[in-house]
Amino acid sequence: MPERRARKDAVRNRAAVFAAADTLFTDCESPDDVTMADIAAAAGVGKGTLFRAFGDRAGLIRALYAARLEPVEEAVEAGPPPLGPGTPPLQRVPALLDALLCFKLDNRHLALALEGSGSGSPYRAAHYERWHTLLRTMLEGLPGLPDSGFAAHALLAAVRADLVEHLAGEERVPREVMRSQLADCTAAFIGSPRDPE
Amino acid sequence: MPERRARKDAVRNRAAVFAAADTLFTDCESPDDVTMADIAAAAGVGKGTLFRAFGDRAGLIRALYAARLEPVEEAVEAGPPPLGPGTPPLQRVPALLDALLCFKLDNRHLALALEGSGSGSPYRAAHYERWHTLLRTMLEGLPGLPDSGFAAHALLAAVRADLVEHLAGEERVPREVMRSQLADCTAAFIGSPRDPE
DNA sequence: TGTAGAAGCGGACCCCGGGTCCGCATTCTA
DNA sequence: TAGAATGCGGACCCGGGGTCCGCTTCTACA
Repeated sequence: MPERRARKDAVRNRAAVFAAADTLFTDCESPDDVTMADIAAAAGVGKGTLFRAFGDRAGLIRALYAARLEPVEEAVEAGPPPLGPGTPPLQRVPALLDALLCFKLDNRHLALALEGSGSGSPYRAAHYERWHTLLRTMLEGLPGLPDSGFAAHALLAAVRADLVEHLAGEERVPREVMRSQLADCTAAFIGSPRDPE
Repeated sequence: MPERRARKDAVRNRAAVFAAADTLFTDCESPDDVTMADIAAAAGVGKGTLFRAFGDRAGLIRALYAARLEPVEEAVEAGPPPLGPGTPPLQRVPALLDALLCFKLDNRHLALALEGSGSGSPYRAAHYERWHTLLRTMLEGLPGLPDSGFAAHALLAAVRADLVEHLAGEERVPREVMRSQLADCTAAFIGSPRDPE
């Protein structure tokens, strides 16, 4: 299989771009005052290199996002309860949403950049599809719930990046408050730990 | 009060731009392949006129959106039940969400353009604030519900333009199906017509 | 180690869309 | 009807994403 090994400088440059972009997005005010030229400059690299490595802006952002997301996916796929598999939905659904919320809080600009990346709706991203499928599957096991596909969409919509950003940034809702509010809402929806009167 | 009357040609042109933009957005594939130059051309007007009348692209979109939304606001503020005032929250909340869903279905591109308009998050729009306040107020009267502010955000997130667009466009969910799914979800959340066991 | 040629580099360049500007036309006021 | 004020419009600017191609650097093979 003639998949030739990548050249050393190529991997080095790719890594440099990756690191530069990561810090730039972390430190910026808003994701779209981080320009491709900025990234190239910060990485000490030409624009051509950058586009060769990642295709386009969206590709770069996806790559960064995926890298940051990896630990979460790991934890969901093979981690311990309550996130990992083998946990009953009543605990796992809130745990998943909480994890996503925390992730977006920790990676605000990146998530914002991804979800708002031009015309590409967030709903075409591969990882969205995965969360949605997982969530829907879990919801299906729950009694008294409506169409689980739509419900999964609705729950995921509650942790969308720009909403999270708005709450954290504009309304200055502290992290823990937000987490508990989300937990309460989730509980109200899937109807678990509200003690039955 | 020296607010001089606007010139005849000015109002005429403003109207022309308005109409042209409206049809363009309605007929387009995606809101961002309708360009400001296109609108000006379609209205038979120079770009300068267009920008003078509406400030910038976002302003124009807001104006269009507001015009389309007006009937809905009317119905909510002073219409008959279940949308109008004086309806108990248990019916009015679902009615409001349903109305919003229908609105977004009927004005997909416009809503998409508004919510995705560049850096401006949907959460800064004036009308969002109004829906949120109204919804929160209604939710406050309901028993067993968590923080109504967050809950209101979450419910509104379920009818966001790009989600609606995705469901209607990509997944080809028919209008009535979507409405009933939303209704079911709302019911599950505010906990109304699930008959108590 | 030398060398051929592929793989990659980089920044000048292009394109396109939002937004501005200013000389000219139109409309209001006296 | 003269003059001022207001508005018109399209040439123009700017900035960012994306491309291109002559040159450099690495690798494979001897």
